[in-house]
Amino acid sequence: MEARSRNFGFGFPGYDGCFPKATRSSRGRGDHTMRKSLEASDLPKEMCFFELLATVAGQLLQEQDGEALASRSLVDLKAPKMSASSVLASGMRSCHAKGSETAIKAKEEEATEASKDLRNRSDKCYEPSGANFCLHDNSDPLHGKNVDVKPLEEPIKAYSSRKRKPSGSMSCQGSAVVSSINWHTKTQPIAPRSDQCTSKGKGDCHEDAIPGHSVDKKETISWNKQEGVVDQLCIPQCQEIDLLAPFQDIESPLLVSSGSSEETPFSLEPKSYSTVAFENGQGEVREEISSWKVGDDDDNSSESTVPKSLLTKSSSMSYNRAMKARRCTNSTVRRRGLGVGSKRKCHEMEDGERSQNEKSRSGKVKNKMCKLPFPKDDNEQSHNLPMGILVDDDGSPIHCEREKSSSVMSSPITASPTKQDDTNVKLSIKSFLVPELMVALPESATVANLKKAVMDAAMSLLGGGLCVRVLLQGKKVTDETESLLEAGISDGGKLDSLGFMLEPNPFPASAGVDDTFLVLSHNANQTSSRYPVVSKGSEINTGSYHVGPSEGLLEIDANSSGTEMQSTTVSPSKEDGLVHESNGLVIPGSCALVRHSGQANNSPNGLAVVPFGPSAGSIGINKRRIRRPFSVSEVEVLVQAVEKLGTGRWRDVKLHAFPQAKHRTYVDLKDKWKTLVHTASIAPHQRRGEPVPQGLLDRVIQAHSYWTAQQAKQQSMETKDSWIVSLLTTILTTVINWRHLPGMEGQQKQSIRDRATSKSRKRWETEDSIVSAKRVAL
DNA sequence: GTTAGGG
DNA sequence: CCCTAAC
Repeated sequence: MEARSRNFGFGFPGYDGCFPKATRSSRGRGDHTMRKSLEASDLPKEMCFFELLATVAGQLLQEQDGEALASRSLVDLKAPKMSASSVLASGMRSCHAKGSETAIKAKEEEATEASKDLRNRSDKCYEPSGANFCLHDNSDPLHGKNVDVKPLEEPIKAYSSRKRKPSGSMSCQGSAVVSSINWHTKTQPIAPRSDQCTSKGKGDCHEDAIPGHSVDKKETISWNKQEGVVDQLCIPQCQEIDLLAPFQDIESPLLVSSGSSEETPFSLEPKSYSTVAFENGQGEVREEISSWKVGDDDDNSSESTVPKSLLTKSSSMSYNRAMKARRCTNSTVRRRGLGVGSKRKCHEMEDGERSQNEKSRSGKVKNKMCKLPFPKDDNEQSHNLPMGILVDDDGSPIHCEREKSSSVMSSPITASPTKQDDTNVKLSIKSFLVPELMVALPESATVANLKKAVMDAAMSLLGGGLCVRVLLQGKKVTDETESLLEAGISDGGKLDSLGFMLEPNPFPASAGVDDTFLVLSHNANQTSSRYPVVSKGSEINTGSYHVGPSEGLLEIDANSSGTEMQSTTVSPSKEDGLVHESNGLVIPGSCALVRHSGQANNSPNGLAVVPFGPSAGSIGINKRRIRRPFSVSEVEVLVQAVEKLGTGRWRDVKLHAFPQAKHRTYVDLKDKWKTLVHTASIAPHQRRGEPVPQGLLDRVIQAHSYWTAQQAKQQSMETKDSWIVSLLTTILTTVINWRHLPGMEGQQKQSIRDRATSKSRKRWETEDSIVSAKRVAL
């Protein structure tokens, strides 16, 4: 509560003369005190005197409540103070103040039209609150068709596509269709996805027994009509996800055959693993797709080894370095595949955040998010893997030029503005890393053994099912109903801070896969017969296994926890010739212990796909959110909401004004209001950032003053309430004590009673005068 | 989970 | 925008 301001002003636009309900503090403590007082009044009934007091007290309290209720009843949030179009127009004026008059006019007309049309739109936010302001998403509400401020005199009926929780934002302005890449195992289909991943398009990816641990099995992964490329078992050096729409009904399987029939545990012939081909529905190899595989010349051939495909170059290098170091020092060596690179990258991102923003703003392409009304039907039999789709407004797919750079650790995700449209978010994923793996094997083991061990570890991981986690600025994006734009995954956002993390599927056999995860492969039943992954904190595998009959132990630490960002790194410590593992596994000290780590020490579980995060090369460290300055239109909406709801009800403000803007939390709104108040109080030349129209700032001042006054008033009332309660309690307590005072003369009792009464009355009167004085002051 | 406030 | 205390 900002009690500092005593500059009380009234009569700002939108102010309806009352505040809707008590502040949190009053709702909480006040009521609590009240309850206490009422409880305290639970006294012997034979005390007529007390009953009288209690009755009076009750009446007093009721009177108070009645006042409050009457006051609250005056609040009519549903009565629009400003029509949507007027809000829009006003916002536009401020937003496009520098634009031409005609442009403004056109926008206004468009907005008016749009507001008229609001109820007929199925992709608009359903706002049940009745507030007459609403910012649906983070798109500028004043931009064209994205009419975000709308009248809500009555709830806009949600259409079928909106039959989901209001938080889901599926607004799609264009006819864009998001296709998805569908994966499932033939033997064990992936549970139908229940989120936006499903689409009407049927694209099935058949995976004939992804070689979880069994290298003998042939793996056939297919997906349909994907434009993206998953290089080599989804661990590409350079992978670009492009999203195509609309769905076609052809199957364009990506074939990844693992044709190895090797039986020898430690002899891995990589060639036998990766046979990747893209086919269309007719079985023809799609040249187009292979042509996408630029930048991974070294790895995209069918001769690429699986380990190589599973480990990025850097991780492989670190792996090798680790081995090397191990030989030299005979100690555990940890390598972080992404350490330096990601660190540098992160710094670049931090430093370049603004420039990036500016770049994209000035940039040629302004993206507009298209989100598809994916059926949430769990019965949808296509197990879709949404990879996102880039489409034009007309739904035609966008083809982007593949970057020719083959730099492994270059910016893993790049925005590739290729078309003059406002629709698409184009991502290029350049590398994945496998999760942190730990392999322990005897020094006598051969390199082939090591390769095999790593292979099995990776396969075990894959066998358990992998999920894709989307990270933004190091933070997991958990709400999959968020649009890319809302999530900040747009050209306007920080695409270079976007990351993908593979992590073991926490629900490998579950039918209802967590919406948060995208299952890349799913053959949970395919447990390793020999070398399951030791996966800490994971439900996938928890055992440790011997490698071979007499080869010592192979331990693979997938370092995987389905959800925790916290590292579950098992740091094997050698003591007395033994390596104690946290699971209780004891590894003979003679084992060479190689820790393969694609991450920094406190890396999240699973594997980082993209190096990002500012420090330590860890994606888990950079938890700071992207700075997304409020636009003038957002400020407008915020101001209006606060005018209506007041300060101190930020959750309501959020729900009413920014229901769909996931990136605007009520804390953000509160902070923004704070800065707005501050901004309004300083000289214009001291202000920074996008200038807020003075008119808005004036409203901020007015609203702030008013609500501050209201809160002070409310507090006074509460204080008075508390004094009433205190008075009654004192009186009643005194009475009780008085009645039970043994051997006291009636005159003495009367004296005590008189004193108590007069004392209480004095306190009451004193407090009353204070309240009155405050009221006058207000 | 919300709110308020400092940083 | 983050963090924390208080509720």
